[in-house]
Amino acid sequence: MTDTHTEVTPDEAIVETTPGCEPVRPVCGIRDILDRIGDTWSVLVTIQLKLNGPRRFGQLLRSVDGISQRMLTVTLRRLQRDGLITRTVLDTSPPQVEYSLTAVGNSLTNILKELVDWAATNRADIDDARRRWDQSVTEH
Amino acid sequence: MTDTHTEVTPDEAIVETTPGCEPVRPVCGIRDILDRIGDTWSVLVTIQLKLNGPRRFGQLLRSVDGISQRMLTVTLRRLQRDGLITRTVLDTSPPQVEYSLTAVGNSLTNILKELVDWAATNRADIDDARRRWDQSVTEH
DNA sequence: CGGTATCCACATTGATACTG
DNA sequence: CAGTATCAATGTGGATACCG
Repeated sequence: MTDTHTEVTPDEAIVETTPGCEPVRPVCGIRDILDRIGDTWSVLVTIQLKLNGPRRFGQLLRSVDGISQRMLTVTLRRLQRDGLITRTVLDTSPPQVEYSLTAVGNSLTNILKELVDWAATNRADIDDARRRWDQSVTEH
Repeated sequence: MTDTHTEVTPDEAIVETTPGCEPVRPVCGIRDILDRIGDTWSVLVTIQLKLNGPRRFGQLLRSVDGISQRMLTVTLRRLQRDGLITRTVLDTSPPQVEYSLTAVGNSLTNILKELVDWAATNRADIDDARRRWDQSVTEH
């Protein structure tokens, strides 16, 4: 046994035991949650809601720089589907729609905050590393 | 001022002030770091390296379930480019290649661990929410 | 105001085959 | 063993136009 390594599916390695998680199934399900973090706009929209509290569609459209109307809709639907935000139609005229974080959604924002802070802290190092890499590649 | 909201670019909202960050530039640069978290394999490969220490190409290929040879190569190059991992050619025959986390890479894994734990903790809730959503949609 | 619908360009990924 | 090259499929996001 010279070559010891955890020969398991990723998720079993990550969380000690995952009940009902078939080892056969590739990636085993954590990815589809990580995907929500990974897509272009979810994190930015979520953090807007954390920082500013409940927000209307148009407000989000203005405050999330660069997002299109379509992608805001798509992003909000995905977050809503996952139960991370709620959608409330206000009884105004014309009707307005307000989005808020759920408890689950809010619990995620704490980690996202760390992640964003990490990115801010290390962005100089990372940019340097990328420059060095790209340099050594173009020379090659 | 009845409609108060932070009318700023996302990154300015996230980290109080981002020196040298043009508000004009969409998303302003944190996204390209978040992208590394968001792609399909980076997190899983990184966590393998955290859990098992330095690892060879073939070992990673076996322990990251479902990854192809090509995508492992691509993922490792990206992580290397960002300075999150190092690549060491061992003086063996045939030559072997070992990948390890850098200090920066390791600092990221702590947050990733939280994220993965969060996903594991909330996966039931999220799956339920998704089922309810999909149900109410198909009924529509 | 808060969306949908359609179309399209581009990036990401996977399968397969080949290599030093 | 540790890759690279090529190609095809799929997904993601943006532009635009229209709607209740």
